[in-house]
Amino acid sequence: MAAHRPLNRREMAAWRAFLTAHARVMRKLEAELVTEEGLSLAAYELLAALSEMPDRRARMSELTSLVFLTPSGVTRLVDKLAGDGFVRRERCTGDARVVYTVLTDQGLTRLEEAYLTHLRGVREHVVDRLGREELETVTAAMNRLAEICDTTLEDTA
Amino acid sequence: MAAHRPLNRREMAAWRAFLTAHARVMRKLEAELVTEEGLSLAAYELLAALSEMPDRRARMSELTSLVFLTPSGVTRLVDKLAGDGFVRRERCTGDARVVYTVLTDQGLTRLEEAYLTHLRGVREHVVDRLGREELETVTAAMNRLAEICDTTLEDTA
DNA sequence: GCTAAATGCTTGAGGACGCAAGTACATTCC
DNA sequence: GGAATGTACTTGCGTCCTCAAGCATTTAGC
Repeated sequence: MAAHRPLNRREMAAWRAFLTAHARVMRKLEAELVTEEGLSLAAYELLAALSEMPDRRARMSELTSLVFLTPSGVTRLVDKLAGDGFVRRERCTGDARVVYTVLTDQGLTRLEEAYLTHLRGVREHVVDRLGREELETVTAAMNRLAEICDTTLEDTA
Repeated sequence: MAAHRPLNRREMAAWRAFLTAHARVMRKLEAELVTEEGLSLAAYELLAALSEMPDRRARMSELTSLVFLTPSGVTRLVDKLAGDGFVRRERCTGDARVVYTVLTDQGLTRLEEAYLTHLRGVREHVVDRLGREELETVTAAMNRLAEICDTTLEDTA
């Protein structure tokens, strides 16, 4: 299945559409969230991830897989959010290497304020633009891309 | 159509899948291109865009819409690529404000070398993972997202 | 034709992020 | 039980990118 065959028109269109859609949607959502709520998308995602964890807490390594950052990125983002009082670090009693990040009440409030803005953005720019069938197909396709890149990463890394 | 209704499971799955797929695919492609060819994805995209323009040249403002960067990002990327000799600036005789960026022979060679790596990556991690039907549906969906965010941008900006 | 506004690009300043190296702790294996 | 290895996070450094402001040039309005 000649892996070197150039992309045909259809394939090229799909690839470009994927890139363009992501770039535009993310820029828009980020801009809205920053101007209306003073929160970056990454910060929002991190707070949201914490809010759904038991005890509103998670280890750094857990956050790494939920937010789309490397470990060092998570460390710095948590630094920043801790400085804002939205999050607090706690050492793990069992294993002194691990650090828990806990969502503070202030952080939860902040998240709740930002939630509506973000929800509206995601609905308006993404979810509500897709029909039921499309939603299913896109989800299946995207999940396949994510899975495969995941396993391939292990090979290379 | 209550814009404030929380995302249901299906909608949330689609949104997360989109984010995850993009993050993983891009990281993988970028890593492959950088380690195997010493070229960032942005640099590749810019060279590729130029190679398809008449006379292998384009104005900065044209590049801005093709690559996914702001004007200042394009200026800096072109600076870098010009330093590497892959690209050359030329002033426009008609309008002294505009600057053309021209792909040099060296740049074309570099692009041709990187092409196979990039093509293989896009096939392996994206295009060849999707069936014909999926490809069509995804393209349609992504184009709709891109269009809409485009028009909405004008409203806000 | 001269000022005012618009256009096209660049620059300065600052922030975000990744990689690779570093630190601290835990576990494994003689 | 002590060295070697592994794990969890952090830090130093460099890169890239954006926003806002700045130039230079062109176009519009009068």
